Amino acid sequence: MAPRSQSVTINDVAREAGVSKSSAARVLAGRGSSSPKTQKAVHEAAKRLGYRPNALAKAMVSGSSKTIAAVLPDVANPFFSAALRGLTDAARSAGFEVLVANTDNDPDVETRSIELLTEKRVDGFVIAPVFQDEPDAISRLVNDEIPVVLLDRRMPALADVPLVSLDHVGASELATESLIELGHKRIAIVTEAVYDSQGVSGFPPGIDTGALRPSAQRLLGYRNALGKHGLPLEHDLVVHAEYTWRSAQKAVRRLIESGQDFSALFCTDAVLTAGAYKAIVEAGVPIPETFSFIGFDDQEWTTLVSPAISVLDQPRHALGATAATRLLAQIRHITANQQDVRLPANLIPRGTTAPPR
Amino acid sequence: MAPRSQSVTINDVAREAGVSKSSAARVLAGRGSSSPKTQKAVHEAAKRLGYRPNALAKAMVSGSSKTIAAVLPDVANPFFSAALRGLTDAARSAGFEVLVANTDNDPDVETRSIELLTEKRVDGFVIAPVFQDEPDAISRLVNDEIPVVLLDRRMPALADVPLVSLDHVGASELATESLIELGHKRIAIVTEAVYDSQGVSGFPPGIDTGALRPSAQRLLGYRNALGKHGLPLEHDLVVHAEYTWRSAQKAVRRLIESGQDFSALFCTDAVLTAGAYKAIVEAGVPIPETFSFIGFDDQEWTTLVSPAISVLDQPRHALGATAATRLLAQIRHITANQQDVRLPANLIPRGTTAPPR
DNA sequence: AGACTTTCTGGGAACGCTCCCAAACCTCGG
DNA sequence: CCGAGGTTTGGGAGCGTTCCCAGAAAGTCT
Repeated sequence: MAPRSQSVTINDVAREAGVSKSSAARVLAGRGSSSPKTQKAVHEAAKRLGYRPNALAKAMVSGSSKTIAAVLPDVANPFFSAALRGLTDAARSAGFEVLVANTDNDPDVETRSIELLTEKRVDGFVIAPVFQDEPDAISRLVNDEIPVVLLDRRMPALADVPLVSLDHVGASELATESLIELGHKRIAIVTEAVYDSQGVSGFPPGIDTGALRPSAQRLLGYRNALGKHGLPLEHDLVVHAEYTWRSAQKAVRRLIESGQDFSALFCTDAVLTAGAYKAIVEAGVPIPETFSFIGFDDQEWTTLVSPAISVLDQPRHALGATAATRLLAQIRHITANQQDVRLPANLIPRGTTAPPR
Repeated sequence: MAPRSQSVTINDVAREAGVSKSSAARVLAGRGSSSPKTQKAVHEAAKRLGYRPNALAKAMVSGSSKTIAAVLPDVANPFFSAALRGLTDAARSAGFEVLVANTDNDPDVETRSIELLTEKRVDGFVIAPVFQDEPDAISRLVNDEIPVVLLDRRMPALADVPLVSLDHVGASELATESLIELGHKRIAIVTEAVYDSQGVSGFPPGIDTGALRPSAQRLLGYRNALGKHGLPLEHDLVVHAEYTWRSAQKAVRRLIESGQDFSALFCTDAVLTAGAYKAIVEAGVPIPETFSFIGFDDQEWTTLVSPAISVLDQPRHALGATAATRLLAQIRHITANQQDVRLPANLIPRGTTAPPR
């Protein structure tokens, strides 16, 4: 009824109800004690005036803005948009709002975003950090005791910041083993990880895998699975590609044309999967007849093509939701266990996997 | 150097610089006048203390939070995630942050989100509204003179709220005409629009197309194009589907099996395109030999399959960016022309369109 | 009925900032 | 060397809340 234009404050409500500001505040906040009469008067006044509390003022005194920040490389990327969705869902159900920022994997943008968001006094951050040696902005956050949860990746310098990510190693093992169990012995892998410099066989036993880039972890899982089954890791079957569609396409085309002997191909990332698939289609080799194929991420198109592609599905929504949940626990000072969380991938066998011929 | 933990305020800076709060505020804000000496002292003190302004307090007195809200059905949907990206890009470059909310096309969730965000005192809203007869929450916003820009869709009750959307009618015309120019005369269309109730031929000449649902507008464009070229609109070629993958798949399967005579198929939405494509693949009919095919939205997978699919590309990023730009203009009181903006679609001919045989 | 609890109420400070305004300080020309 | 006119400065109110605390009102028990 009352389309009061400019903001009506708690003072207006108090006046209208004929009580003091404090009393009005008390009943509106449902805290402290107040007589039934006062409560009624205040509630009615509030409704009559169309009172809407000012969250800014509230945040100002309470010190909590009921807002969390999501700092991601790119919300238009399906992985991050799904994670963001999970994040907002979890945040929302806890009464929090989320502020997003894209970094495009640019350290400066990341730093600037974090600063800006800090000024907005967000209660915490979920960050899928840009890879860099010295993530100062993030360290500063931790230093200032602002809750932070890392999503998907972490670098060595941030060893003690909790991480929520896919169990990259396990995921890769899962896919590789499923292929091995089908009888495959020569399994090729498409990876972004720089194979030469890190040397696949060069992962020391006790290494903190959490600090490796996801791509390296996935490569590691592949190696583990092979090793576990006594299969050799053939360097020629480790296909390196840049993190683009085209690069993967080219690399896989080369692999196919090289006449290498392999009976299965596993892609360690969604982007690489797309490129690899395109190369396969172009080459006109029938799959799974020629070789089996496992893609990464349950992208919509993988079920559209024929045969539908077998994939390793990443629980993207859950990753975001879990990150948010963890962050919220930290915010509530429930000195939550700062343990990392690694969610398992789910293998979805479809039409592109079969025993070798 | 100084990792001062809890917030250092402008008072701390003033004290450290040996000046008054007002002076410090003046130089920090770069407003008013101050002697070079004071400026130097204040800046140094600020740096030494690691001063970070409190945006909340600032917003509180200035009345502007430098934040805009994006209320979208689902950020995990590629269309909206791309639009959100455009939105944040535009906002960011104007010094604004964006708060996101998902509605899942639920009116109650939308209402609640808008209320919550209003309490947070966002400076404006970009909303892709849930379809409903009485979008009260949005009307209230407009009433309270909070800037709002609608994205992608609008309903009759919001006639005077500026809209940024695709030129749905023109897009559809473009696709249909391109098919006609190739020589096609019997063009089928897959649409979510309820054909019977609105009666394709039942769009009155002077109708406010902006208030129609996008699907209806796209259907209208199809009709227009046919009419313009003297082609009849055959009811049997208007294939209705629910807004799901499977529904479209079923509908197109039925169309193909029906033996209907048609030489081209146009899908009016990304989801429908996926379902239709799946039906085509399943049926094993070769395209464009059997019939030409135009999909909606330049989804990644449309270039992955073979032949690559010809599509009508929607400038999703630009839609979001334009919406944000418009909103910001409105926020700055540059009583911007409240005109709607309709961006054109771009036809990308690929391998699935050819002259009929 | 008086003393003592318990419940309820309103005043006022505080959160960190901006902005108004009057006081203090300069700089000059006469 | 004084005052006009300009620049620089600091005090203080105010933004809309919350919260502490002292005092008023109401209830309880000998």
